[in-house]
Order: sequence, then structure tokens, then C-alpha cells
Amino acid sequence: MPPDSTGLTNDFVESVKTTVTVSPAKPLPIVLGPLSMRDAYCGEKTDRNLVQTISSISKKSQMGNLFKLEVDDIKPCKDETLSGFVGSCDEMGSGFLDGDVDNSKFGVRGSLHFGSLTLKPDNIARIVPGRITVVRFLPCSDLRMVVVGNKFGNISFWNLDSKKEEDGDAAAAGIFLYRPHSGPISGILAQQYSLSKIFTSCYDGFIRLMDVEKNVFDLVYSTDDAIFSLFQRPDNVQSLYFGEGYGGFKIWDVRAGKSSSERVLHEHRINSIDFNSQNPNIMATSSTDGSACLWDLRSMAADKPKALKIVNHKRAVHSAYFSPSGSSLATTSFDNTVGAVSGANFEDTTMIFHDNRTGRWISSFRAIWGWDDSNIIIGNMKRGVDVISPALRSTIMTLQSPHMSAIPCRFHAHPYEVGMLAGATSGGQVYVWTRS
DNA sequence: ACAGCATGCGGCC
DNA sequence: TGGCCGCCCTGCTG
Repeated sequence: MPPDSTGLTNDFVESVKTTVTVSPAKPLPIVLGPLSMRDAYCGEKTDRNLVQTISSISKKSQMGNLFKLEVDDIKPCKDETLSGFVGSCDEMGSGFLDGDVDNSKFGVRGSLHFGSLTLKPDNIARIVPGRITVVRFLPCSDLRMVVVGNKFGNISFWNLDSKKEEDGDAAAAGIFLYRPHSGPISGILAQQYSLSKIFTSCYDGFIRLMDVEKNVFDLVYSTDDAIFSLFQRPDNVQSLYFGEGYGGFKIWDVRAGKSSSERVLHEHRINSIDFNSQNPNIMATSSTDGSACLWDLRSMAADKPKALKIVNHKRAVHSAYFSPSGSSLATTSFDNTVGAVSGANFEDTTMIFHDNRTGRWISSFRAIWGWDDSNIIIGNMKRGVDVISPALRSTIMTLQSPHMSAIPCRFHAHPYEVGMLAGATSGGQVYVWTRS
């Protein structure tokens, strides 16, 4: 069996995609399930004790909807002092951490020699049929789990640490395929503190919340328009920010089950939404209208909201992502450039040539940042992965491998593991590079 | 406003 | 084994 095959035939797809119950339209229950924070992440090391302590305290010392966590018995990670975290929980003593947690400190950063990245045959798998539109790692440092969404509405999980089976048994190979949607998946949001809850959005107009343990996808939101992008602020997991229809933008309060803000930010579909890690009030959007914009969420007028900054391209813009430090922005456009925007007020824009014409059958390229501000990662039409230096304003190296049988077009850099990179293709394969 | 074009990949014969 | 068909979709041009 070739390394990129897991025996995922169409028959298999048909047999598995119906096994998941998808609940009918109803308001989202407030209950978020037990606090299953597998990884509290701080500094550069995961501390499992913190997880256990928070789980136990959260059930005992809740005060109304708030509980205070005393974490004296936890050894501080590196230079961080873990005390006085405030979280919110519901009547069942469960919920998400929020409030005083400074999420900008979460996630790992570091420089990396991309030449040390390798693509091992074991880290290649076809885990969905058809074109992958979204690929994400679960935000967890001791479980290597990839989640993808495709153009048919499938969501598929791949546990890279599962034993490789020769008989094509997908579940034994760590691959779990669902079909909660009926069109292209536009967003997958894994919850940092509750890995079993995953939001998915789709062109079909639905946002669902998957409960991994119960194998259900509850309806959170529905609309007649397509949902083209979905993200959430790192400091507020109760609200969903998404692009709806042609230029529409909504903020949805999950607990209240209602929209808290509706704006028209662009003249065409919003392809990406991102938040600045230094100041989560600053949001970046990219649009098919040819622009990427920076917004201040505290001052978005309901009637003609004014952008803090507009980055103009000559063609559709497919992504606008902040660098890990939050001081730069990378944009990707059909005009064959990757934009690198920097400066104290994002006033310096450099357009770096890059062939981004993916055509109709390949998902558009979206340049992502590596694990620090010095590298931008993007696929190329020659079945390679280009590493662009914004400082040098050019491609500084290209990852290539004979194991790559198709163009990798969507990527995710592992949030906690420097050097672990996932790429996804229009043929349903996922490639995972690791440091050799 | 709307018809048409171009693009890569997996599967099929 | 090679070539060609279907994909049912996006940005853009004529």
C-alpha cells in the first residue's frame, strides 16, 4: 500500500459519514460539558498538574458564575506565575477559562531552520475525499491530532500516533470521518481549554458545535447565506466572529444565542478573520473585493464602519494573518503577491512576488506565519512549500518531497510544537512535516 | 448582467 | 500502464 493511502474508498466514505448524529435545529444548550482542559499552556512547557487542579477546584469553589482558582500548589512554568486566574462556569461547574487569563502568552514561539523539516511517509494520509478547505492541529502538546474539513462538508480527525494498519482499517489508523455539513467547510475552531468541543462553519450556512465525546454536532447558528470564514478572539471563547454572505460580518454570542454585532465590512466575501495577539481588539479581514483591512472592534460604526488600515491588492485577497508577535501582517492575493505589512501602525507594506494562481480545483493559497515573525509559509504550484522571509522580501527556501503527490494549499503551524507543520491538498491528503 | 474560460487531481477504462 | 474524463466550482474577462 502506498504511503499516502489508508484504504479510504468511496464505499468507506459512504458507510462512515452517516454514523454521526447531527441534531436538528435548536438553541445551543448552555452546558459546555466538563472542563476537559487537557493542556494549560504557559511559557514553554505544559503542566498537567494545572489541569487537574483547575478541574477539581472548578467544581468546589464556584461563586455564582465565577470561580477563582487558587493555584498555589502548582509549580510556575518558567517565568510565569500562575495565580489568580478567573474563569467562568455554568451551574454544572463546568466551563471555559476566560477573564484574567492572558492568552497572548499562550502558544509557543521560536525560530526554526526550515531545512530541518522532513516529511516522513508515516506522516502522510488521505483522510477525506475531495478537496480540503481547512486543516488544523488540535491545540494540545501531548496529542498529535489533525482535523480537516473538505468541500463536501466532511470533518475528519487523524491521530498521528495511531499504529499504522496494513489492512486499510481507517479507525485503527486513527482516522475518524464525519459529515456534519453539506457544503465546503469554511472554519474549524478547536477550544484551547476544552478539546472535546469544536466549532465548524460551512458554506451551507450552519455553524455547529461538535461534542467529540458524544459524537454529535449541535446547531449553533444558521443563515440562508454562506458562511465564508470563522474565528474567535483568543481572550473570549464565548463569541464567534464570522463572515456571512457578501461582505457581511457577525459576532455571535454562543451563550446568549444571539448576535451582538452585525456589520458590512467588505464589498465581497470575507475570506479570513484574525486577531492581533498583542491587542485582541484589533482584527484583520481579507476579502475577494481586493482588500485586507484592520479594524478596531471597539470603534466599528454600525453604519459605514471605518477601517484603521486598508491594504489594497489588485485581485481577490484570500488571507490576512497577524504574525505571532502581532507586529506584522501577511496577506495573500490572486494578484500574485504576498503582502508583508509592518511598522508601529502597519504603515509599511511590501509586496513580495509569489505565484498564487491556484485555479478552480485547488483551494486558494493562504500564507501563514511560522513560529516567529521571520518566516511566512505558503504552498506553490510545483508541489512544494515556499518559505518567505519578509525581511529579505523573497522566498528563501522551498520544501519538496517525492512523497507529495499533489499541491499543498492549506497549512497550519502547530501552536505548541515548533517545526510541526500540516499541509493539505485538493485530493484529501494531509502532510505533516516534523523536525528531523 | 451573464456566458465562458482556465486550472490539477483522482479515478476509471 | 496511459490518457482522458469529470469535477460542479472561483475569479475574472469579454
